[in-house]
Amino acid sequence: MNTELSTTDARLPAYARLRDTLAARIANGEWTADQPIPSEARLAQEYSLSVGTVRKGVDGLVSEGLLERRQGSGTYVKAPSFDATLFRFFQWRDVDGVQLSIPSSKLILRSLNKAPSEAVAALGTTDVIKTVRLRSLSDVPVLFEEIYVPVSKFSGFEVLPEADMGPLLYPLYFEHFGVLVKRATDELSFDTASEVAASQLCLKIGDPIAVIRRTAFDIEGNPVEWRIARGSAAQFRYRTEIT
Amino acid sequence: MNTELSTTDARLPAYARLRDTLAARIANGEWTADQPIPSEARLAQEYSLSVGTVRKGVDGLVSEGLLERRQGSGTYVKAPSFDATLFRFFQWRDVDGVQLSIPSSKLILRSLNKAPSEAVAALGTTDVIKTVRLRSLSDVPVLFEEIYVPVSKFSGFEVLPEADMGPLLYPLYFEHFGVLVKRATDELSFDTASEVAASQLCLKIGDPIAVIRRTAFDIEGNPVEWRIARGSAAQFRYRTEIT
DNA sequence: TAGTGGTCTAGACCACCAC
DNA sequence: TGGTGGTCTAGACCACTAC
Repeated sequence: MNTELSTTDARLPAYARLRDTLAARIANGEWTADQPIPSEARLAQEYSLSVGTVRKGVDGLVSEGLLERRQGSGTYVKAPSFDATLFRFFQWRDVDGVQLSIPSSKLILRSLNKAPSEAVAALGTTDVIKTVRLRSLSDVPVLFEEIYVPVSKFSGFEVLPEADMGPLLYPLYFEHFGVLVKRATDELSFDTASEVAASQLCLKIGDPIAVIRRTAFDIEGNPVEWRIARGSAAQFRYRTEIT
Repeated sequence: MNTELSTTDARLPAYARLRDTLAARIANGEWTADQPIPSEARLAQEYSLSVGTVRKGVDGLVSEGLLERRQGSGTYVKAPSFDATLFRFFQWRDVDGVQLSIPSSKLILRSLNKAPSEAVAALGTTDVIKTVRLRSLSDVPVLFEEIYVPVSKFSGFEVLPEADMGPLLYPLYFEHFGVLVKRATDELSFDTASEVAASQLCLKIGDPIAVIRRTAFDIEGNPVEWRIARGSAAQFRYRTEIT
């Protein structure tokens, strides 16, 4: 058994090194979702720390959402909450604000590609894999997406069987490439439909459309995805929480 | 000196009662912004707690953004970050994404009023004060706002001298009514300009406009403001962070 | 009942800041 | 140099969970 506080910068306090060590063990799949990690007392013994220090380290991962405490039972690896706001891209609502289901997805294109300038600016590389999809609710196309991910982090994504791709990409990023999307920036604006967008979305050229540009970041703050999505402005609702 | 852990539910753990007690003392203005609160050792003595428990209580207020630690110096009451995302309503950017300044504000109407149905749904009362303003950048009108606040929390707001009202309302809510806006929900959609909106924003009737509906909540989670704002969709940019 | 996390104590030493 | 927050220890007792 490895009882060392590892690789991370030795100048960091013990609780931070424990936190990073545990994060690595989680990332390595040592404990899978809904499995308890060793008890705090056990970890304290393993790493020769006091329970208080272990608690502080675990606290960090709990507040990051990687772990979940259950009193009297244990501390569990949390299944990434891909159903949270972040992972919905945005929530389609009907005009009364009722939450609708996650749109289904139809893959239109996926290939190695040169990134457009905006994607280069966001990702810092021109070597990307481009994905184009059309998302629909009840067979009505609502959202036309172009998605760019860097080849360096997503090698092989372009040949991943289509069957493995559900409507949500972020769980897939995590399961296949170990990339955990932690944060994103959305920018909304307004435009009129180009010929391509109009034909995909069953609109007329020049119809008003909403445009969402998103840059997604992993847990270390590196950009891992840039996407631009377009939908008819008419039924568009974007909801966000500010704190 | 009051050395009691106060009013709050005695079943709560000590650190939570200390946290609430300190929050109350801050709200009472006992320590103003950029003033240090007593040291952790002093608080431990005052309330007959150990330093560790005091730290945990203070931690809560730090993570809520009410306090700020400065190592070697003390723990300070943080001036509410009214320049943060929340307090900008939304950020106007030019087409290159450059951050522009806070729009100036022209008051059009302010009066006791019956709330429209959407505001009632958000605020839970029909007794409100309605404010209508037009916000401009470089004398160009960009945003037409209707704002509703409950009379119960904002008694006298309708007669507050106009000179006291800057472009940002949330600092004013805090200074005059003790209401600290902590969280908000924005919902964006697109529409076309009505006659009123068009005339205020120098648009033509039917021009595309962006609509933002916001509900703001105080620190206890009570809704304290509902507003609806409209601006030309053409230059519209809304940026948000998702975590 | 045994084991877990939740709370709390009473210290210790360190890094940093202001005087 | 004295006081502050930052880290860490080695315990204690409690509430809760699972068996």
